[in-house]
Amino acid sequence: MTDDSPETGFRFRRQDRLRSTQEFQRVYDRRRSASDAWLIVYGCENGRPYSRLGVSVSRKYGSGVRRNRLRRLYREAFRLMRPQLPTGLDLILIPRSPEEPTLRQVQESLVVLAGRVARKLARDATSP
RNA sequence: CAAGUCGGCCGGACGGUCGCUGCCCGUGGGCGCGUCGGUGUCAUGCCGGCUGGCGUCCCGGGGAGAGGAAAGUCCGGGCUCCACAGGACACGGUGGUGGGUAACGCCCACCGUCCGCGAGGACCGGGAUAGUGCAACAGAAAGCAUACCGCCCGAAGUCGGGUCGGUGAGGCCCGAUUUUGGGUAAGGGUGAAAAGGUGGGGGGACUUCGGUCCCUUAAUGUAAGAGCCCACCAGCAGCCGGGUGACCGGCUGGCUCGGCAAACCCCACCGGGAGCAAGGCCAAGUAAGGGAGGAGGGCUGGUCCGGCCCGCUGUGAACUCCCGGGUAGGCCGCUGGACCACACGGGCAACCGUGCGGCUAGAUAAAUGACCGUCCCCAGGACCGAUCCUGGGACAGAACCCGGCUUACAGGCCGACUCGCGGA
RNA sequence: GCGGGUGUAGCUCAGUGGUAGAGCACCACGUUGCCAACGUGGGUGUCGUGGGUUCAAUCCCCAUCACCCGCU
Repeated sequence: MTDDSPETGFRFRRQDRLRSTQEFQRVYDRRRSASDAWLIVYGCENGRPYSRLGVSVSRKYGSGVRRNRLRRLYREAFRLMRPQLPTGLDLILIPRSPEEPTLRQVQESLVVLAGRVARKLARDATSP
């Protein structure tokens, strides 16, 4: 099986994304999140040796082009920041404001917020 | 040169690094499966062949990858399914004429009305009798062109004045007013609109001031005053001519009330319904249940007829509703088409025909991207200028596919034409 | 993809081819030493936007914008 092999390098393929309602619902039901001015990040352990990404951008953040732009920024930030992110998590990114951030801002926010979510999850594991 | 009208086109360019999704290629690799042969074991196996089998993932290489509106979903089709789709009503849509087209509410040409000095632009059926209805306020009247006010003539009454008479009764005249009969052809401030509009209807003599006669003119009447008369324009009807047609032109004639159907409606034509979540296949998996209604039920949305399908005296079916339970994975449809470019021919044009060449996205928590550099364009600043610095580069993202319409849009390019000014 | 609805005063809503209303809120005055309550008076308006039909449009027609809802 090569599907579960941890990806090295800056790849971002289809199996690295959350793709079904059940997967999204599992992350939301875990109820662990962190946020700043740009992003809301939900997280949940996925039992795999790598992390996966889900993106949720609703219509209130603008037209189709604007929402596509946000999704692409999030995917690009996840792709480039993967070595600095915790592994074995499913992450969902939700925009916090309809303003369009720069790629650099998303990268910094993602690393900080993902680390915060990982610590919350670890605390749950040690003292349930 | 300046102002403007119409039509068409583009919608950042190049390079580098890191990525995403299909497609094609490979004696590349992993896993799973089929089949044939060989071999081995008690058994699971192992090796090789099958265009180097099939599927899937990875690796390497090649090539492709958002729009003119992909948008709004306002129309029209293709395609797919439905128990063939027939008729009547209802409902909805369209509306100058002739073409184009698969079709259209679209496009082209022409007709008419209105706007513009002009190039050009905007709009659209009929109801000069099929019917019903509406028109606030104002106004005499807004369907009876008739009534009303007013004006004129007459009659009667009342009052006042004058006069005759005897300062009487009463009569006559004048004026005001009321009622009434008749005439009416000035006028009635209004209003969006009141039986179309504009202009004209001469001169002389006599006169008892009513008129008579003469001349002239296209052209006068009443007791009085006129849309009465005449001319032209508009409109209408008839005839003639032109045009496939909408319609246009000419001649003649009578003087000839409307507005709104984007109010109901009438007329002609069109419309079966649903939509790729259509529809088909595979895999997985729960229940094969409970309750209520039920002799009829269903076939796109309405009614009726016709047609078709299921069921029909039952342990209670078809079907409808409610409760309970399960799945929401994969494949096909899925991109090659009323397609695009060029040339020639036909047509005023929309468009059509022929030839040659080309292949141009197929995603599905949904790809088509991110960053950097150089150049281009715009704005601001420094500067005489070359140049430099800063900021910005629109509207917007395919979801079965086409033809249109509408709406949004930084900046730019091309062509044709019109008006004005200047010069030769 | 298909279908439906709404937009009127600061707010919640009426309305109809003829110069647009109700309640609450608001403002001014009166009352009070002051406030509230009360009384009197008053408007609050490009009827979402732009065209068209009509003598006249919030109403009818077309386009457009924003919002809401339903089915699959």
